[in-house]
Amino acid sequence: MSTINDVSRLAGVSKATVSRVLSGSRGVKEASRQAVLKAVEELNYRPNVIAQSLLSQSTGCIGVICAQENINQTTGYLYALEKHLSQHQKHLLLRFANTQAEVMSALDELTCGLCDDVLIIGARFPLHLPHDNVILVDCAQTDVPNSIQFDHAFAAETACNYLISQGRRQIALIHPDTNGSAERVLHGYKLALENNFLPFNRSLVFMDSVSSSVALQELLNNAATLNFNALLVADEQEAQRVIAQLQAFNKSVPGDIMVFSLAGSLQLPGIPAIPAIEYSMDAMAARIVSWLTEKTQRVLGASVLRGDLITPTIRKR
Amino acid sequence: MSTINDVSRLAGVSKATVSRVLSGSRGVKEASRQAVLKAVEELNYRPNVIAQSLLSQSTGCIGVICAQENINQTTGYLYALEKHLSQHQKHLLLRFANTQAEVMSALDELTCGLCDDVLIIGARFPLHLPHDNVILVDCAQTDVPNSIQFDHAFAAETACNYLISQGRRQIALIHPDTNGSAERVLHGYKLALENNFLPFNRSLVFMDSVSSSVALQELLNNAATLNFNALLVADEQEAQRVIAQLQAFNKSVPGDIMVFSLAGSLQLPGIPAIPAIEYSMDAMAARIVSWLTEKTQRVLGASVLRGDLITPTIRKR
DNA sequence: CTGTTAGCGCCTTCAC
DNA sequence: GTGAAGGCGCTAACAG
Repeated sequence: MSTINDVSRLAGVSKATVSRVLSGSRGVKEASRQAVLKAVEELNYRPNVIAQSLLSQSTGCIGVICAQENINQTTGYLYALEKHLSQHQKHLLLRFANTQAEVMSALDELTCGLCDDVLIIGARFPLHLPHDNVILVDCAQTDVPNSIQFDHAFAAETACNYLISQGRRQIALIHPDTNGSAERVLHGYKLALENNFLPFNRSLVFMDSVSSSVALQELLNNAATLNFNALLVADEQEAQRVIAQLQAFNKSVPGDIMVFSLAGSLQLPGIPAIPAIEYSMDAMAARIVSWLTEKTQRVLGASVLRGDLITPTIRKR
Repeated sequence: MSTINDVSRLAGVSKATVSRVLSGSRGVKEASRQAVLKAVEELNYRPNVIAQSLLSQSTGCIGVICAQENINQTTGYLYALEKHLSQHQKHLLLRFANTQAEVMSALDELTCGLCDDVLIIGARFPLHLPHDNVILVDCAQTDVPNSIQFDHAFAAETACNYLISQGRRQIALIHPDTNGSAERVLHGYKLALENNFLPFNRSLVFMDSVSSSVALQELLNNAATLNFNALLVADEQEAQRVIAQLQAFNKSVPGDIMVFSLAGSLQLPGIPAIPAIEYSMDAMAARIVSWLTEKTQRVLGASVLRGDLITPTIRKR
């Protein structure tokens, strides 16, 4: 790869002039400008970004540490993030990490000058963060200067209101507390019931069961007395599992039981479309990138992102 | 962030000694070694990798440009790649690109000193590659020094042999030519039929239909005369679509028709498990990383990766 | 064993 | 307008 020295030599000017032409390029005689451009072309010269980084003390690289359990969900994050980042001349450096130790070591490796900032996505464990240029997205920890959380209470409330509007007043809820979000979900659930003057039935709620399939089993075993006709689950994966289980018991979806996913909808052939809350990855990415570019106006507490209600009739796009 | 100068000053030694302690650390008096280590600890000093990169002319960054149509497939690639790369102290810089122009511009941005090498994954269009440190994975173009292709002929042959062994002798094939791989698939298909002394029936093969759902429709319309009892499709997504379509026509899977995916198996609740060819992302990543680390022994033509036969009885793990 | 020097490629003063 | 010099943080070669 040719350097600025090669160009300056070939063009018969000094390095400074070459630099001037390629950056601000104001106050350079047209003749030497042309000479530089010609030499650049000839040598196929492109400034070394590493040398520029050393000088500017910033690389334009954003580290993204994915700590999510459900790997398939990361694709959405990554695609949206990369799209927004590259629009701002920033690069996305990807790491996967499954444990706290892995996250910390990844963080160490990325913050030695390589990355200007780091995002941690979906960590379900507490993190001790010495750095101030770390942003947490959908993580269990919320008491951090920069973090984005999904508004789980709002999602649950919206879900219940929708289900009730569809004539479903016996709403079961299965939501293992992977995230620390269960409490918020329950809050939204109760709030919606209250606002609709519906009683809260403890036996319809399963938040700490080891397996959600066992929870559904319990619901089905007591179906006669419980008489539930809607089921709130944590995400699309759960929804799919649950639908299969319901169908195995000859319960039709949504005829007998309407299944609602609190995160991500289900749009697969051969599986009934279900209502769901969907979080716009695009909105999230936009917010993050704006934090990254305008460092000043970061939030102090957690920033909250609300999801959209998607119903089988209101199809996406 | 503190620099090597801060450390040398605090430790009362020269920069060189600090550097020596932190790298080779041989031939340093124990006393000064301790002093350096103490200063490093105190200042929480870590060498700036960018400065090191400038000197060594390598960043340890590998650019990965994903040009796949099916975004969901990329997760597998990325996870396996990142795992292997980070084991070798290499970083994965991610870009998505949908068109030839986007790939080229991404390539430009990454090869200005930022990335040591670049991988392009799943590009379905021809690429003009001036760089010699670019590796193509599962791309349409094969006439490039470094590329990995999946052995589609082998996959189709294996698939047919398996289906025949299961008593399915009327094997339909739906495989739109997205990849330039259709020809190879057909070759493997024919080969297996030949070796099993079965006739080749042209009307069972659909490789250029606009929509594969139309192709299946044709097959179903002529089911009475064609009498097909197995169906080869390109990937798991297709398989899922096709299964739904078959079930809508009251064809049972695999009872009436055994569906086989030529790339990626289907392991979802509520959907019948099907036989498939699966490519080990891990094996692929390992091969790529070995190319990256031992630059000498690169292949000249395309390197070919064969997939594993996964059947519903031989479950993964 | 250790300090000094030079230079990786670039940009930014500061003189001319 | 333009060139020379200095320095970003680090390591390697060369002296001591």
